[in-house]
Amino acid sequence: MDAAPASSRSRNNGCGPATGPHPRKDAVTAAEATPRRRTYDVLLHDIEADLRSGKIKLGDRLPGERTLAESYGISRASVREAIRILDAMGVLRSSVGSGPTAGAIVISDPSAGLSSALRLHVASSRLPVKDIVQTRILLETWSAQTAATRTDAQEELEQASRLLHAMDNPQIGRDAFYELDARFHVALSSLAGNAVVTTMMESLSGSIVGYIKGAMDAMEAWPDVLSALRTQHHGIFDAVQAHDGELAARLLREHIEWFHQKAREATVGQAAH
Amino acid sequence: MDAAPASSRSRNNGCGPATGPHPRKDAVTAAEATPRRRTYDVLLHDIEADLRSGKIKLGDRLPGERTLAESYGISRASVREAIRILDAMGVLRSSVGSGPTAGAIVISDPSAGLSSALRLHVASSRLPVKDIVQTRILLETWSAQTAATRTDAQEELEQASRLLHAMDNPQIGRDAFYELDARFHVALSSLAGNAVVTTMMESLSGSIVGYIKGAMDAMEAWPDVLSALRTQHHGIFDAVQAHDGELAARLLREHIEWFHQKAREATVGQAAH
DNA sequence: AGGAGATTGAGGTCTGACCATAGTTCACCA
DNA sequence: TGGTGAACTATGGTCAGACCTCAATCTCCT
Repeated sequence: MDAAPASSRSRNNGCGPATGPHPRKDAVTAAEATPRRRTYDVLLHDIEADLRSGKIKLGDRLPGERTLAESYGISRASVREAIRILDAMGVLRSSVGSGPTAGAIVISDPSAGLSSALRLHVASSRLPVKDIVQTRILLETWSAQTAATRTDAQEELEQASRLLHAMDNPQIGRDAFYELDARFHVALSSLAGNAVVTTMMESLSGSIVGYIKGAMDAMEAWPDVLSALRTQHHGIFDAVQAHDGELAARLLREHIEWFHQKAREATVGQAAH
Repeated sequence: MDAAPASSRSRNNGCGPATGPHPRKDAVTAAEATPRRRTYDVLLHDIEADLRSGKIKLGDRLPGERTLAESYGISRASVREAIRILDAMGVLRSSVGSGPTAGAIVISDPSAGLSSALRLHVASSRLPVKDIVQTRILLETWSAQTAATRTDAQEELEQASRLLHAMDNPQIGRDAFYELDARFHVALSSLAGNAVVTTMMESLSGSIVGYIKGAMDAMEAWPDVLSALRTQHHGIFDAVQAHDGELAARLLREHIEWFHQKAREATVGQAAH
């Protein structure tokens, strides 16, 4: 940092000294021998603590990468790794340029990070699509039943209604329909007023978007499917609006199961071609 | 890479040429104007595709960072950012050293990544603890009911039983008890056989571990609480083992609600001190 | 044969540079 | 005076190359 001796590389920098002579054990959450703290961990930890304490909150800007690097005594590369992780988790977004909109800004978009994680684990066959669908049914039926008991979610209901009608557009393409469909389901689940459930719905939905679009493209009787989906959506919406939670949940379950049966058939059919 | 001209920095390297003259549009999944592809995106995308196609699977090793950098024509720093993200998502673990256990290895630990993400968003007040708890109740009661209908989960049941008895140890400390408690609940939810639900349970649990431990430490009547928790756990376990899903779900709900009520009181009490 | 030390391969970190982008400032001209 | 475009500046994005630490392996001496 400051006036270093003349010799070009003689100071024993590197990670060792930066974190002290390897601080084995963390004393807290230690459990079994902290395997190996990365340099950026301390920054990550600090940012999380600052979020928790409210010192930094949604919309705030982090100091610049160079500033952080200097104040933590670590390299900019390490700072970047921490920021990259927070970015991937949907905690912040970093943009180039200058002025108040540049830099790392706290955005808090949980479903972005969760979606990516789920999608990757679906890709690695760790999480079967079947289980994703089953979980979706669980969350959505619960949401519908909970939503039916509420009367103070008028705004969200109108949002769902708008999506419902947008899907009735006769000229709509498969992709556009799917986009609206996904948002409709998320809107429905948000009626229950549970942020975690809504986030998970978004994430589950996002994690299989590729699978669904592929299946839709492979469906041969698309017009029939489309029309059936529209009918089902209207039925579900009406049931929620009429505060009939049981009916809404049943229709929702049938709707999702029906569609995924079609998707499975289409995917298999495509594979057989 | 190869023999570069003598002049130290005259070649216009940097990101531009590496990815060509900015390849606007990806043609696939483009949707609306790809905002700005990071250099590592292509590697990330490739790895995901390889996971999906089965070209790389659990336990496999990725090529070395230097190798990847060269074969993708990007810098090692960019490769590292991609790997760092996958690491944070719980897709792989990278370790130093040499030999077959070193390097980036696919591990597929979904709950690690999801936990961190959830925890961060709880920290940023984007996801209220109340909603986490509510979601937990939803997932656990569903699991208990589903588990009660199964008869082929003997192994998981024994695992839960072992944890249950370990918690009966009279000398147990708060931290150790909590550790076992969290694993007991996860074990119970895994009885339902849905990997996504189990993963989410682990993640939800992990995301509030700090909160719970803090609350437990603040509880003044810990011995009483401990004994109540033990009784509740046994009741739940017995109900599941007796295939009484309704009872198990009800006890579970009461158990969780009761404990979080205590936790809330303890936290408030602590704040008032 | 067996163990201590050298070697090797791989990730971890640092430094310092240049590039691209987007506000901000300000000189210059109509 | 007022507008406008060019310079300036701040900030992230990327690269190249170096050195460190660690873990497995190989080598060679006892």
